[in-house]
Amino acid sequence: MLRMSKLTDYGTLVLAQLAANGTGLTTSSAVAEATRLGQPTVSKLLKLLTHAGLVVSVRGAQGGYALARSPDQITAADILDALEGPVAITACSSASGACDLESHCRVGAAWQRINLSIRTALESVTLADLKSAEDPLPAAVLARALKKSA
Amino acid sequence: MLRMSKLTDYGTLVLAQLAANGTGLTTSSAVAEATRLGQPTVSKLLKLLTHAGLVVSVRGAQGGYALARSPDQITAADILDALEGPVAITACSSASGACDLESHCRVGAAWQRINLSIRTALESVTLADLKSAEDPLPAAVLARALKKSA
DNA sequence: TCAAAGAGTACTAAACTGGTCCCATATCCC
DNA sequence: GGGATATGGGACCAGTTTAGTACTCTTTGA
Repeated sequence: MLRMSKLTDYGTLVLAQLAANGTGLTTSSAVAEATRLGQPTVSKLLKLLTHAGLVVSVRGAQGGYALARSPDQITAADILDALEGPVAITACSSASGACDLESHCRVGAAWQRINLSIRTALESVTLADLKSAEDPLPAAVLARALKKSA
Repeated sequence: MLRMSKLTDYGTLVLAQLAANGTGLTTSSAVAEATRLGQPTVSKLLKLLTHAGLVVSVRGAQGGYALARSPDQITAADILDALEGPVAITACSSASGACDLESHCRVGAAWQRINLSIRTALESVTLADLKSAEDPLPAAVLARALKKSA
């Protein structure tokens, strides 16, 4: 299905949630509440995203997470790279020699073209696009998130 | 990594092999020889491709497989569809309701856009492009394949 | 000094993938 | 008509990957 992993999908939701909270810090629990994802899962995702530099973290009490850049500077490609590694639809499109059939493989170059097209598509969509694609976070969800974090 | 399965990759090789043999019938064993893939695996792939209508089969002695259409009428999207089902990078981009977070998910529409871009890219590349992307099967490989089958 | 919150690591259960095997069916050749 | 050659269609198994959880450590603010 040429699908990305569920974690990546979740990661997008998490980032969208951080974007919705603007520049303020958000705890992982608050994100979990708002997104309906498991707290440990959200925590794991936020760690990965922090590692990738998409998110900044503040440790200690009153700590939390926030986007490292503005939403329009975070592309879908960034998210994919952070959570799944470099985009590569075939084994041989990522690194030469990774494919043990390489000497018999005559289709590599065209896949590279497709890969490039996909990457371009992914880079053309930013987190700002993602979150503006639908209505902003419903007030009810926001309120619940705030209540929890208070 | 947004990767497609290895089977799909192999399937492309198999189709390229059939294309190389023109309109004549090719047995699954011959394809396995030429592509260096396991015979059962090739057999399985050919069955799937036949089911999808990309390949036609002739049963019985002197039977075999051949492309159902000319290589320039078989797109990468066709191959993906045949071997992995409809392209859909996220669970919710394939079918509404498949995502149990749908009511909280605010990023669906943008993924659809990305999905469409990817599909367009896949449809723009045909099997003819794939196989012409590099040189035809090297003589050395062909010779080795023939030696094996002798 | 204590509590809140992130950092890091290890582990487990489930799902998927890749690969193989077996037997049924169809066709050609003798 | 019978044997050989091929595909058709399942079922099956092992390895890998993924998703999710748990636990402990470190940092920081009150």
